[in-house]
Amino acid sequence: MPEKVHTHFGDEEESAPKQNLQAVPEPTEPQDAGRKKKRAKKRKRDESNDEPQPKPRDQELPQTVKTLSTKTAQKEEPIVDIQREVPAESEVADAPQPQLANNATKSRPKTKSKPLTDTKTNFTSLREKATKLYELRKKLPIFGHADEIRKNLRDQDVMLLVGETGSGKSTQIPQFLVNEFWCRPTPAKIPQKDGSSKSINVGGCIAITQPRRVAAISLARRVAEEMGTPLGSSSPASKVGYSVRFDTSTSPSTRVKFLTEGMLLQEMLHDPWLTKYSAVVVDEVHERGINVDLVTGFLRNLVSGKREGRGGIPLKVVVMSATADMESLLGFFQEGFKAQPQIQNGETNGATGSKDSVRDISVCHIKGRQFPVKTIYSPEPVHDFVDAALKIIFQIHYKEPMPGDILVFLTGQETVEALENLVNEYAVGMDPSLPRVQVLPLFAALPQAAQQRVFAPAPPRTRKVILSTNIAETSVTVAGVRYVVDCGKAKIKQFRTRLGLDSLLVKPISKSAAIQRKGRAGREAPGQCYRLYTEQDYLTLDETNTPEILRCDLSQALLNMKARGVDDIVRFPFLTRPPREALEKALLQLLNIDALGDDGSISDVGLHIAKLPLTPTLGRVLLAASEHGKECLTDVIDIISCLSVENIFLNTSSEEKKEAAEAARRELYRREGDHLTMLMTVRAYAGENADRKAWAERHLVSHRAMQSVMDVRKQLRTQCRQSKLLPRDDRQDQYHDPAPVPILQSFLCGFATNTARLVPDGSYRTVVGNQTVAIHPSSVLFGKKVEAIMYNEFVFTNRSYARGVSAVQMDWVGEALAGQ
DNA sequence: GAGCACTGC
Repeated sequence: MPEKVHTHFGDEEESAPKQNLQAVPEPTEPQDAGRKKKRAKKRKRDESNDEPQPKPRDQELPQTVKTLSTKTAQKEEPIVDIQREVPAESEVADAPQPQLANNATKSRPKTKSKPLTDTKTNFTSLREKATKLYELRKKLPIFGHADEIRKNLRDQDVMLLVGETGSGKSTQIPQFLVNEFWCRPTPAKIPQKDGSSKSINVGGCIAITQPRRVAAISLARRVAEEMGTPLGSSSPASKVGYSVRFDTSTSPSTRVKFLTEGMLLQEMLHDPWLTKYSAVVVDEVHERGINVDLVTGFLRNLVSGKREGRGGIPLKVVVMSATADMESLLGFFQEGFKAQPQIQNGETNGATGSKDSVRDISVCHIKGRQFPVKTIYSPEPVHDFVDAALKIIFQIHYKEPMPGDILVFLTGQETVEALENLVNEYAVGMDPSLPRVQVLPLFAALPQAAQQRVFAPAPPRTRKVILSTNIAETSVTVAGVRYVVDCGKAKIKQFRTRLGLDSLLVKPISKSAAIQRKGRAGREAPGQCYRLYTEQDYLTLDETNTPEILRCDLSQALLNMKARGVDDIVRFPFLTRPPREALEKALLQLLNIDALGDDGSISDVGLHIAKLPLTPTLGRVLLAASEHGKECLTDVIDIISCLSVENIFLNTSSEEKKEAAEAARRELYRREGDHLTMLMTVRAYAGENADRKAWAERHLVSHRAMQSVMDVRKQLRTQCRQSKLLPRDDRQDQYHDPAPVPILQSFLCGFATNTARLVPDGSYRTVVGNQTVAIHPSSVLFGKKVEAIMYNEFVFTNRSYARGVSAVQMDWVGEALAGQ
């Protein structure tokens, strides 16, 4: 065996499995060399970031190994696997859950969740099921805290809750609270603008927000079962429902409602005081998506103000997180209370308790249920984490007993596929007396069927090796994993305000992400986590992930705030305040598209755009298209639907397939560029009535993405009909020839600053800023030279790329820029 | 010559 496989990360007390490792065959030289060169070239990009790279290590590492004391992983939670099933926190090994498996449905509206029983809801069997589940609920770590939690919220309006993995918080908290006296609908008089007052019922329902759709739906399903009630719209008596985009399932009697953060924000646009709710539970705050920052900001204003829009009736707020970083949240809400004058007696209609304690905030820690996971660091910095992972994978496989699958965290599709090939090559010559390995790639762009393979049990005497991107960190849980290999890096998207450019770069992960990854090894049994970096490196990692609000374009968030009546953005209570420059840039962008008036207040155009489920620029394009008539608008809706969805065009590694698909796709290509090509694709897909899936496969188009496109298209058309931009009569599409000029000019209304012109040296330079930009290879205009281009996205990966590109005329660009 | 992960009346 060549020296390079000697790397050993094992425990001191265990002898190095050298002999075994030496049995691992090295692939033949030429192949290996060629492949390595290619890979090295490819990976160079990943590593050529602003981050300092660890020095190349020597060929052989010392066999000393540092082993961190076995700490349990602290983080994480809802954890729903791709099969869209049960949240892991409620899973109990011996739980009988026959129905859950059968009821696994996708979150698409077409496959709406079936009633839990036959057409006639069988309440007796629901109750019996719930009674059984109650025995399991009693064993959850949070169950003993029920009284404490109830008492906290009787006395106080805000509670912060740290719940480790498997504590049961997401499913149990709503059930603890739903029968509290303050959770009943309460009559209240709401003062109106004209001085009169209106009597309504305030409260009665609990909202629980989730960052992801699948989590919202599967938690709702689980809680409905535990409460012995039908789910959502399946029965008017249903007490538990959910609401996510394209799929809302509630009933008139819904008391517990799981929804995505985005959905709650949308509800707040129509009902800023959340009058339907007695409590809002914000779950998974540690993930810190931008929506959760907006939600907490709005909620802080709501709980610390005078609640005039709720007739003085308090709103209870529970903020739940898996990390212990509760101090900043505590400070955040306390600051809100401090800034407000003390509430006088009598103004708090429902709440009892002393005046002073009403404003206190309780903090509650719940232990999780996790097995210990041993951390094993690399003794020296790792230069090539793909090679290092390869060695560790086989070291584990040779040394550790079955069962116990291996989950490897990598940065992206490229590294996943590179390692997949390597492991397969090495596995070919493995000692036949050893268990086999089954390599399973996992990344978001992988077709659904291939993703599902990860969840299938391995064949007998086979160890699964799952090579995954970040998708397995939060969104997907794979059962059976006892070994985690963590490369310590992830691709992170960062919006650079000054350049108006999104960068997708490989960066070191945070400590909390490292803990999260490690925790994946301890869900079913004690596990091990091999970190492909030194303990020293670990200690220098940031504590937490950079909140999205510091990494993204803020225009949509600001428009939402303006639409909610937040006039002074600077005084908005941000959990993390974005830099002034980023706020100004977003305001400027909103001004440019006429969403704001010169005084910074929201315009009619802005109000309209804010209600669309689109970025402000795409919303502006839609409005612009409506001025060119109905045909232009429907065409632009088709294109916008594609742009607001993941990439609809697939790629394949197989050359023959590629050529066949290229040929099939050719009929869709339009020389005007990607926008018109998308239009032709949507038309062809929508016009395919026989077998859309087969059509998609033939054209190497993502069926999954196209289903989302059709969902968005339907939603946008409905909204346009409601706002009278489209006529009500819903005639079947009479396809006209598309008119590229008005379509592209509509796009320029939103994207005038996303334009570049051809310069004499044959490259493109941005019209604003004069930066070099290349047409992305995925574009139909790749390699083409046109007078000027307009693009949907400006992304930096290994260089600056324009994506979603169409040819435009310079004088159109001039007009569009002048119009701003 | 290239595709981290989420999400929206």
